Amino acid sequence: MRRNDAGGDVVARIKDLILRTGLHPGDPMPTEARLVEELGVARSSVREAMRTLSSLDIVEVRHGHGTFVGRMSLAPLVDGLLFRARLNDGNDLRTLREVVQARIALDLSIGQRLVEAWRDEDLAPARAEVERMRAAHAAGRSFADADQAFHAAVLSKLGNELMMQLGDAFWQVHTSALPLLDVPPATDIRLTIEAHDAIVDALEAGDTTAYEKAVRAHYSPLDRNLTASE
Amino acid sequence: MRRNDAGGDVVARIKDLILRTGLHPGDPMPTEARLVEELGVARSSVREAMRTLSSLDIVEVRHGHGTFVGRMSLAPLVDGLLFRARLNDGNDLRTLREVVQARIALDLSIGQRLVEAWRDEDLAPARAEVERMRAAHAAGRSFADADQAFHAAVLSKLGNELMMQLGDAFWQVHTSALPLLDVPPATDIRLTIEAHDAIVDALEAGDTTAYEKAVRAHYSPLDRNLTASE
DNA sequence: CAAGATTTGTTCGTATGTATA
DNA sequence: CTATACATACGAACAAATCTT
Repeated sequence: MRRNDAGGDVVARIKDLILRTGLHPGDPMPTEARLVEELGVARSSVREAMRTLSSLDIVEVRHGHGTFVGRMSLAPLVDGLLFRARLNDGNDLRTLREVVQARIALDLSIGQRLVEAWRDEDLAPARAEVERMRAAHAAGRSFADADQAFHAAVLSKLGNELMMQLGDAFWQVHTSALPLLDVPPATDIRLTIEAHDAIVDALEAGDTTAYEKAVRAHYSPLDRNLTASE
Repeated sequence: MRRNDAGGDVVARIKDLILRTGLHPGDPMPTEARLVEELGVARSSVREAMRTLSSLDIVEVRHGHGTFVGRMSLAPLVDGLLFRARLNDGNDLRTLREVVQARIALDLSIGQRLVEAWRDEDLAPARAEVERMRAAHAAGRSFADADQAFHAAVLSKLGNELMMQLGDAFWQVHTSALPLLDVPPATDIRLTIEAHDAIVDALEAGDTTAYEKAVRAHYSPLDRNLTASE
């Protein structure tokens, strides 16, 4: 008797194959045809399994080229949270509020480590991103790119890949969900940009307390708006 | 001209359909046949799209019964992190270490709020889980269930669904990945159980400093082992 | 630039397993 | 037990993208 356990079996077997053959992110996977041979299942089943693995970013599929071991990013988390945020009907900003609170918690929780990690290190890259933000705002353009790069740069010194990806994931959900909802109008942008300056200043001075204060200032306008509409 | 954008299009259209028709978690989705009609694509395409949504826990499929709107849990995050941990070959405990550090950061970051949230609230449920841990350990059984329930109970008062799910997700990765790797032997279990008691004590006393100390004690044996093998 | 080979993407038809009434 | 509705699996054919010769 064949047991095709709801297809989840094929997913597990392909995962095992990746581990067993010692593949790393970026390496080419066997072709669909080869997997059909080796696993003894139909191509449709292999395709559905690959689809699952692809949506988890465990593999990356390139049409007409091939399939490769993925980077296992937190893209699925972003997808799920974004959809959750959109599912909250009308004025229910619960998911967005929770994501922002998570961002705050994350930034505050690493204050100590961050100050130590940046001691005697060059903060010029982070400072440069603040300048990019200022320039973009002055030119009337969006400064989302620079904002994202700034936070990534600050977190990079932690040496914790997961935390960095978490921070970026929350950033993505935050900035993507904000325009989709009936959210209060943006507050004074200059205050936001100055908050970024304050964060760099605090790290440069090695002052944990100042860092926490700057982080709270960075989020305070939005945080107030979100909790107010509770 | 037809646009079959790598099938990701179908996923987006099904997502939109959920939002447009105002479906909520648990509600039944249209059948595959109906989706084939409405979207004008083949059954296989619908199936692959549903497979993607299923692995993201946006829909839930029950064989022979139907598909329903899912609960959008963080299961995909757990899957991805677990695979990342298994992919680190040999003695590389990087992912596990990063997950544990994320747990610590999360627990520490909410100390203040947690103390306030538990003020004048009944901590008996959390205390009961500690007793279940103690009983299970005395009987030589695993106390994983009680441990998981304990941390969930503590976080529940936060009123932040996302943080609670994040904590649980990290817990799952932590406890599932630990046995898979060549990890140092378990330290004295009684100390771990006592750390849980100390957390409840701190919350009962409304003492943030004691809470942080208890959290560090809770993780310190493992944290030391993981960073030592760096 | 052109032709062909390789690989993934889409579709159809059919048969089978599973839960519900 | 039967009938119905539904999801699961398979295989074959053709379309589209990419790379190589």
